[in-house]
Amino acid sequence: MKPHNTQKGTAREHILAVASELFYKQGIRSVGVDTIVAEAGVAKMSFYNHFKSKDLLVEEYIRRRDGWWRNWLQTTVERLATSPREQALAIFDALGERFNNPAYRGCAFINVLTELGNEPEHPAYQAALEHKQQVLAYIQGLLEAVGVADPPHLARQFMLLLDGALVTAGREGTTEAAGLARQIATQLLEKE
Amino acid sequence: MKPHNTQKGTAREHILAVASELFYKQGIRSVGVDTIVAEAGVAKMSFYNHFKSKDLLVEEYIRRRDGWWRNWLQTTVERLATSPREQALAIFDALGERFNNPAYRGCAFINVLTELGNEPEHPAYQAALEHKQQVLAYIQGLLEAVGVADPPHLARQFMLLLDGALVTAGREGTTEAAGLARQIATQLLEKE
DNA sequence: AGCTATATAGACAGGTCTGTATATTTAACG
DNA sequence: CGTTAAATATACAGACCTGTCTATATAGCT
Repeated sequence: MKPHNTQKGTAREHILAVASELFYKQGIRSVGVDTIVAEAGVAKMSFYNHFKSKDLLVEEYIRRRDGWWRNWLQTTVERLATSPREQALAIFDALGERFNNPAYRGCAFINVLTELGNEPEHPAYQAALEHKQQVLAYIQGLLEAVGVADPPHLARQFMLLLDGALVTAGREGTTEAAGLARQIATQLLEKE
Repeated sequence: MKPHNTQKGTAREHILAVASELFYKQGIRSVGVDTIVAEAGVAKMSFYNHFKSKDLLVEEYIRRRDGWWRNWLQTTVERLATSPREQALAIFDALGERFNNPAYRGCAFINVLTELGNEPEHPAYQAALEHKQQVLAYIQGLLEAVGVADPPHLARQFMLLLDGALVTAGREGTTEAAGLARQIATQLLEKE
């Protein structure tokens, strides 16, 4: 939409940013290349000059969002809490902040896994799976710092709470799911 | 595929059954009318003679599955347990049986809500929302029979566990998520 | 047997999608 | 100023989609 800079790589970033917003808001199958180029204010050939195909653009959308999301989570957790135990619970406080955004439309990674459920060979499908693995690893690290008895097991339980909260919040459009999950997680930690 | 009976309504049921299987397996957007009629072994005009549009077929797919799913859940819960407390936990044992099916491809209702995320006015979208409300009401009824302090609140927590387990199992293709959720639910009930 | 309702195959209209081709204009730079 | 590289608008190919139309065939029923 904005006249993009002519600096090297700026147009590409602009297209990626516009596409990412559309993909998250409307779903990757509902957004066509024509819509992306129109919204980005570039010619179609410019798009295909920067991206080999729409599938690879979607993959990059997911990989970028993975990096952004996990960085956001870690940063927010460290901002909200200091002790390991409080940090583990702060995961759900972070979610609460996220759900507060009226533009929240569910978990982009779960959404892509669902939309691409019939083509798991799609590069974005694999990228989304890897994202969930990375988040699990991060949570497990937090729980190891807490010193719980079985970090891998509890991490999987936390991950289930996280996915449940993401889906619930996407459906209800409210922030309540974060509080529900946080209460449950608190009880799991108290049990230790 | 099978030559359908000529009894009144049988062809319609056959088409609906074939379409439902395809919709669940591949997603509603990936399955076109041509594929449905080819797989069902009927002519395209026969399809449109029985269904006004694909959108309404999808709605019926969801409403039928809602009825089937909740009946399955209630039946299975009553088969697995008798006391209210055990029945509430048996929800997750039932899930375990479901996840055992290699054809499990995630929660059909969550999948449709995601696939239709950009057109919430779609009749199937509303039907899927109503399904989740009905399941919540059923769980709340079970917890009221248990006699917990705050049935609506605990029911929402159980629902979050259920959705989390459905999503996790769909992603991992294993049955473990049911056990994880069940353990958490057990702790929530012990707390009472 | 003959009438009627329905099922059939297949073409087709009008729209969408991804990706490519072409021909023109713009911008950078020596 | 003049050359070169990149962005532009536009058209198009080929595939797919939903829904309609037509003309033929089949089945049940009296």
